[in-house]
Amino acid sequence: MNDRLDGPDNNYAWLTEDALTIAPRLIGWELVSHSPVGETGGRIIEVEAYHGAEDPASHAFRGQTARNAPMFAAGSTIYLYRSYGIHTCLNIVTGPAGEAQAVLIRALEPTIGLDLMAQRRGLANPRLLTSGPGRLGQALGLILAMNGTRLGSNGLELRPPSTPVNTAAIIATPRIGIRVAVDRPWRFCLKDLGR
DNA sequence: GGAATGATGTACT
DNA sequence: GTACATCATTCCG
Repeated sequence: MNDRLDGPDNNYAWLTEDALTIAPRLIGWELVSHSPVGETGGRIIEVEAYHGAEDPASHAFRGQTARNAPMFAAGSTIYLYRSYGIHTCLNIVTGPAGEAQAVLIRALEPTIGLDLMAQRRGLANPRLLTSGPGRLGQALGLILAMNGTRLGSNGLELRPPSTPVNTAAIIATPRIGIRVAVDRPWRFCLKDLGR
């Protein structure tokens, strides 16, 4: 694989900051997935922060295992896990190595390769292409073989917002689909999302 | 419209 | 065996 990490135009060093700082800042960035059959991607509109040992809802709460090991790597590492035996969900690890912080990418607004995403999903409805961590993983063609690799070296790329993001439109709410630590408003999404 | 349910890998009791 | 950072489908009102 490509061992070269952050080049001048491909610098992900800022991802070693805290997950709670980075999560809202990722809203509006474009996530792009390159593959032999084409390019797919979209604008990030919903994320959740998970915070290692302090966070009962985090996969890393009970320490390191074979599955969650990539979470313990340094920021910009990718942590992919299989959810409910079926779905492949994408996290961007943040913070310094060992802290096991990550940001779960929950939804995109589809922008690139809509046809290919619809084909991978087996559904054409644009609303259902990338709205949800499982859907998004399938639409982008994410596979567990990419687990533990780093942004920029694995076909995944993060592009800054093309137009400035209205930070006032980003709201924090409780995270979805968990039973513990539901009091922590660590889900960030765009206000005008409906949902 | 909403509730219930099946699919099924990994981790934990 | 049970719980899950889910989703599509099926049933019910």
